[in-house]
Amino acid sequence: MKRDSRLSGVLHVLLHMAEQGTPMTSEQLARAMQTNAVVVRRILGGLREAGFVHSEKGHGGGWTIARDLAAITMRDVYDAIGRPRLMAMGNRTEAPGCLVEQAVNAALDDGFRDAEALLLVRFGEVTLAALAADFHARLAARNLTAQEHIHG
Amino acid sequence: MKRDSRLSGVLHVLLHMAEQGTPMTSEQLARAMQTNAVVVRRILGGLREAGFVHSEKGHGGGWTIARDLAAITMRDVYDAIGRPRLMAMGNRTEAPGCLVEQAVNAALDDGFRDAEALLLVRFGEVTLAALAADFHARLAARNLTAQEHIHG
DNA sequence: GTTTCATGTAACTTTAAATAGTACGTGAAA
DNA sequence: TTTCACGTACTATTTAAAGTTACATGAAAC
Repeated sequence: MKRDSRLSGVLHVLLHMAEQGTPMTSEQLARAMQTNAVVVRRILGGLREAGFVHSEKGHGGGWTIARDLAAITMRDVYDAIGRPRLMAMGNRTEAPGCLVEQAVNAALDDGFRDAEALLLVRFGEVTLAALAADFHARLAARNLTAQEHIHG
Repeated sequence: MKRDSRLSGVLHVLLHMAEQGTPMTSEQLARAMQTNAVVVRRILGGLREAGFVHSEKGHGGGWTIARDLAAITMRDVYDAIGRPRLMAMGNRTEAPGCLVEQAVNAALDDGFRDAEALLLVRFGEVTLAALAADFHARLAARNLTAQEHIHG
């Protein structure tokens, strides 16, 4: 399967949206994410339902952040896009009759469960405000302003 | 992409191999794994190079365990099959010019790194002997012997 | 020695899951 | 009433694992 980059992509466009202030269209966000506008709408749909972003149709419409960046964590965003699978590996058979396979699956699942739990805790510790702050630190390190940072 | 079940599959056949004692052919192992003999050979090839299993051609040939089960961990097996990707998610762009995306990637990568490290530690704590013991405990719980446990 | 069995491997096809794209409907502003 | 922008159903493409075919190699049986 393809690698899932929805979380990476949506966090990226959320921060751009926050920097912008004014509504951004799916087309603009798609350019930043180097993808299609429909993909953007699809992913942001979940965030809208969760109340993190707002969308307007028609002239001057587009997407805006609907909540303080400090009140949104990466975990919230992960949940909002539908909690996609985290682990690339799985069991060959989910409910095996073979007792050998049951023993193997149990051991693997233990590890996967712990790793997923840790990952979600980590995600819950990072707010979008923290990401924005990191972005501004990176700008400062290069003696740039947000205006000068054209998307590439 | 399809979900990666190589680790699950190879652990399964390794334990069957150990239970058997005598060499098992790729065909036999493939039946247990419900897959193709070539797939089995492909995966076991890595284990052979790592010295965990031995293979013989010709009459009476097949695969045997080449080391004490207590001396092989799930981590060893994971390494031997080529350390496949553990996380299902990745960054949209690996080396982005966009500083926003750099900030996002850095945060995500932190989490992924920690989760992968934990998973590998867990894998390193489980030996094949422990898995075999768990299998026998499951047999005992059902009042069966290994002989009676026909593969299903 | 030649037949049979089994691994070793390259090349190709199929499949599952994410991503990309097309088409068209809806509602708001110009 | 035209244009813009989201909403969404449907289809196509892409990626990596899994499956398959074909054939070479080497060992044991006869």
